[in-house]
Amino acid sequence: MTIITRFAPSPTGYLHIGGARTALFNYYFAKHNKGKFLLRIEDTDQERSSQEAIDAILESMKWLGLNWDQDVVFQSKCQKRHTQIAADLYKQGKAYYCQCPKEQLQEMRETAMKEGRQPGYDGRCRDKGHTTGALRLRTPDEGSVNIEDEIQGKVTIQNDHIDDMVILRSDGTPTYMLSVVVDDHDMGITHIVRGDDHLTNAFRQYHLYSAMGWTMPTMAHMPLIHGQDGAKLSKRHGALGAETYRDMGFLPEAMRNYLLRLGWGYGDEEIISDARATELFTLDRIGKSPSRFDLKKLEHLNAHYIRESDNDRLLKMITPLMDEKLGKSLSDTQKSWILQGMDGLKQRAKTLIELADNAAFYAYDLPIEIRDEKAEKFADTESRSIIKNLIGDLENLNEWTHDSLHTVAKEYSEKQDLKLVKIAQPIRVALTGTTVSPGVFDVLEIFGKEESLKRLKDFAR
RNA sequence: GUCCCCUUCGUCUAGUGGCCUAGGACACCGCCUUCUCAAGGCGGUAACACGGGUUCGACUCCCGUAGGGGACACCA
Repeated sequence: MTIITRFAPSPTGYLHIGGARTALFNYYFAKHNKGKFLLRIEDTDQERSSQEAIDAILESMKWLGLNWDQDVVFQSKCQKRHTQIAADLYKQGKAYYCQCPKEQLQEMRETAMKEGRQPGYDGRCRDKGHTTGALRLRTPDEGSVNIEDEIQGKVTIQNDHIDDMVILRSDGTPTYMLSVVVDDHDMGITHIVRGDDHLTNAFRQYHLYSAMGWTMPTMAHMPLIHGQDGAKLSKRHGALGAETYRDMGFLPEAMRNYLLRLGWGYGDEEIISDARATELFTLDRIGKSPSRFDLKKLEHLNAHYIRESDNDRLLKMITPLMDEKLGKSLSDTQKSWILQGMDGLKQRAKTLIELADNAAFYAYDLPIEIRDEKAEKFADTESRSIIKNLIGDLENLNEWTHDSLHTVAKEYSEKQDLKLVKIAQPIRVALTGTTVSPGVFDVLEIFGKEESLKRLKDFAR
């Protein structure tokens, strides 16, 4: 049997981090089983759905590399089928119309709660024979439902805790409960992997499956991601959109690795490639307790993937960031400096933003602005005179390489009985305007004799 | 309130009755390396919520307690 999973977001906003993880788990699970991963947009609520949200979700999915199989299914386009199913259920007497007004339903819930009962509809319209109103599914009052959940294990709920749910609103439109079940069935979904906030829905949906005579897909309800306060992460509760992380300078592969490890583990493995994840991902390794989002760990992973990343790719990614930051376009020379310096830059950045910031000095114009107080300390008269004295030696240098430059500085320091720092730091400040950068001799070599002396002379004057 | 679920270092987790004096990773601290900052190497602080069972033996199984979370719409 081909395993088919789906991710089914409702387009009421961006793709938040919890949704992204759900999609990722579905994706890896499908890939692991050489199955299919489908995408369905649950846009039945026309009021709350928007094209912008759909676009944002699709874009985030693509950015994360969560490539779905086949065409996107739009739930709104399946409405006819949903109402047809509802009509069949009504004809078979498995559903009935209810005309209770909203206030009355509200009252029912409140009194039930007050009396310590499970709140819900009491089924009073079951045999009234209405032919209009909201269509409700007749569910059994006795017995219980068992679900063998791949993550939660065996979960049982008594049927008297499940009320007759509405499957068709009084305006004739299908509800989510109906639509998911029909669509999942029609799409041939074999495994539903979703947040455990849907766990109780599974039981209600079970009754729909059985009313239709369909077999329910295998269920897997994964624990949610919590915020720092321990409460469910949601759009209005600290969950950021995937594109926010992109804008913060995170790499999609870092994102995937981090999200994968949030709630899933395989021994001591931390750095897990896509191929490895596909090879290893099984549902039984998903933990049962909720986890919290930890930005520090994401940053650590991101730094790792930046270091592993190809220099050309990194340059391409930071170029627009730098153009914006500097208010000008990078010249070809500057790009080539940055590219040559990338090995030194990329091991010092946790995000692409940092990488762009750290690379900026390659594109500075003269005079180099002293950026901070620490740098000021190495821009005093003593430092400037050291540089002035050094310039002579450098001008006579034929071979402009890291090693030869290092030698010149070292010999000078020994001659003057100075620590190398006393020379290296002023050079760094002259070149970059700060006290933090990749190795100065590397930077000197990359700039070449001409640019280096230009910056040093300007500093020493 | 009712039902369901959860509980190992601050965080993510390994652990499926003896391998656990509880392992790894992030964060934190120290040392080494060193032209700065990183990276890297070495080391350190730090956890089985609690109480009962079961068992020769429990982080692992059972039952309670406490704490946390989720769900209870003509939203999805």
